[in-house]
Amino acid sequence: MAKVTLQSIADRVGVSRMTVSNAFSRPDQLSAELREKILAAADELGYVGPDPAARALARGRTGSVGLLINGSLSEAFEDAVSAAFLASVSDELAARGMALTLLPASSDRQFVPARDVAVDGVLVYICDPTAPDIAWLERRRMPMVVVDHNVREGIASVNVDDRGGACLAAQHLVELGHRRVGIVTLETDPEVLNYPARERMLGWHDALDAAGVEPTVVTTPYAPPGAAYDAALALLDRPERPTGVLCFSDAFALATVRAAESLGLRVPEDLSVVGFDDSVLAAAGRPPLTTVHQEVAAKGIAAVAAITAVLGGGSPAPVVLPTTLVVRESTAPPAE
Amino acid sequence: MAKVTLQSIADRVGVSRMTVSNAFSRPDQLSAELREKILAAADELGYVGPDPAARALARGRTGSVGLLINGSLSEAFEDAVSAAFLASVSDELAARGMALTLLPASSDRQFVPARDVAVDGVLVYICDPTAPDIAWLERRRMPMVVVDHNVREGIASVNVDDRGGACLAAQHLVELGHRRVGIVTLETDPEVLNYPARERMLGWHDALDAAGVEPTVVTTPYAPPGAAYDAALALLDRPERPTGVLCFSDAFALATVRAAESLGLRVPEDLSVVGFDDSVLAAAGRPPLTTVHQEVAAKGIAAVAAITAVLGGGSPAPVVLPTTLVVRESTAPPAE
DNA sequence: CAGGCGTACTGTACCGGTCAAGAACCCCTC
DNA sequence: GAGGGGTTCTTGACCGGTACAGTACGCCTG
Repeated sequence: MAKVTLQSIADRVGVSRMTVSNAFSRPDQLSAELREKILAAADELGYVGPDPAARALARGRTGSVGLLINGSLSEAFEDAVSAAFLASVSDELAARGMALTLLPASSDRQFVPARDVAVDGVLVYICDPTAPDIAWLERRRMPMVVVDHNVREGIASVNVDDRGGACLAAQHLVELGHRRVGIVTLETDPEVLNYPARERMLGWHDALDAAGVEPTVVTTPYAPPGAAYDAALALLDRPERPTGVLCFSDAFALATVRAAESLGLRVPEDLSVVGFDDSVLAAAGRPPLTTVHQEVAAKGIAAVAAITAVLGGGSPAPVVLPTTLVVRESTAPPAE
Repeated sequence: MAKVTLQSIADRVGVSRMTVSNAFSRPDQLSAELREKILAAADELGYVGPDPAARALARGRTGSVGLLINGSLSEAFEDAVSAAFLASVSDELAARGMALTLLPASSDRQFVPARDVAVDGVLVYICDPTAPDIAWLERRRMPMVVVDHNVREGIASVNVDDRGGACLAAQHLVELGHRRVGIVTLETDPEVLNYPARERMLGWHDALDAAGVEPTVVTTPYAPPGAAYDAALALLDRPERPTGVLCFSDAFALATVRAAESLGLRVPEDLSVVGFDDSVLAAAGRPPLTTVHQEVAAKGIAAVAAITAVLGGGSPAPVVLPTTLVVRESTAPPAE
């Protein structure tokens, strides 16, 4: 059975190919009865609908948006916050009639998703800003929106008020009376800058500096799963240990809680711990974490709105979503 | 600046368009020096590489694989197990030079991802087998592989030994001496059949029937987050409560543990709870869960291998991955 | 030195649609 | 009854590549 195309239907019905195309794509361009007839013939021939690839070429758009993430996707999916973001993005895109294509950062030279995959626009999510993939996107003049990422002139962006939120978290510890404060965060390698990590660090310092508190900082690269635990252990397993710890994420915070427990410290009696993100982990953890809430779903929706605007030729203003402090049971005044 | 195509480069260098195409796609078809010259000219003109959409049409394949999931994507991403599966799939695809496109089940009639998005093949993941989207895929004669899904003649499949694993779990409770056993699982609506739910139910019964134990079953539709908790509460908050509970997933098991705690029951002293999946939740939970381990990453890799085989014209044999029981601290002999 | 063969490049025909402009026709209006 | 304006359908070009069957030519072989 030969492939069914617009032409075969046109021949069958005795109209032009264009009319058949219109029957599918622009119903208002032909009479209702002819359209019925065409659709019936199409159905009979087993036609499925206009071929997406051909349509993409002819129309100049594919109907799907890419999402560029660096590192293996596993990390992104296994992190509750980015998973929630992806979910929000994909739901919102679906609602607007677009699909989501995941573009892993290129590993070899052969296949570079950012260069070789057909998409209409791209969301750049917490990517190493120096990644070659971003350069490819720019060469393609690909419409893009950066999310949780350095803001650059002329590129639409969606961010969260990381700095403000971190400041609230640090202020909270200060107000509880903590003076010896530790920080467990991501490495802020100036080369491979993680934007949220930098912003949060700035925010913590905003509040701590104002209070004259000099924090002890331990960092870890994100990759190894137990890394945050080890870092926290190193921070806590010393004589002059902090009484309060600010963490990069809820996952980091829970690792810190576990590290504290392994040293026989109780949270929050002996140690206060503050997370970030207010992911599902935070409320479900033991103890429930005091953390900085961000609207991940809203971030996804905003990102889709922004890329839609860019695709429509606009240049939407940068979006910065608010953060709020959620006080639960992992913080208390220091013991002494 | 006009768009740069193969033709403009061909004109510039003074060769045919086909030769330029070969320079990019089949380097062995022309001399090295001419290729160099062409690539240099392309670079100079700001050419990015063959247009993915055009290439997809001409070659008849797009280089990306779709993944069909029902319900909003949010559920999939927020569930640790499916998130890990997605991660594994996308990593493995990337390694083979393909991208992953997410195809949400269609909500309206206008836009049906399974019909309208260009992909080479599709992984069907825990979908309602009656979903219209699957029918669309079949009409398109789309190469497909079903995962965690009813096996059908002639369609490649990747599954986990849900039944065997569930049997092990039930056997474990029986061997510990439990005779009053509860089950907290998904609704097994015969219409919208969740394949793993049905298989696991069969597996539990395999062991319980053999031991002459008649379980008390409570079910919940997946959607509402607290549903499993409520169901577990209903199961436990009665005089003749079970001493052991078999759960559909680790998430269900943790909900059951929380429900038990809210009734003042200790796990495992007063109640044994067995999960399923051995997701990150299981080991991290309090108490660490006895559960049935499945190799989610292997499942993703197997799924990609299968779809690759199907795309290559083969019809790979059904894959069934093993499950094993992992005994942790949420199970013990019954109190009496 | 004719015949055969491998290499390097070209020509033409698609792939399966959509766009934009035009033609045929009908209804109305002045 | 000529002219204006709407529908409805058709025509031809084009989207930007790739497949495949040549053609031209140098070199080896007998």
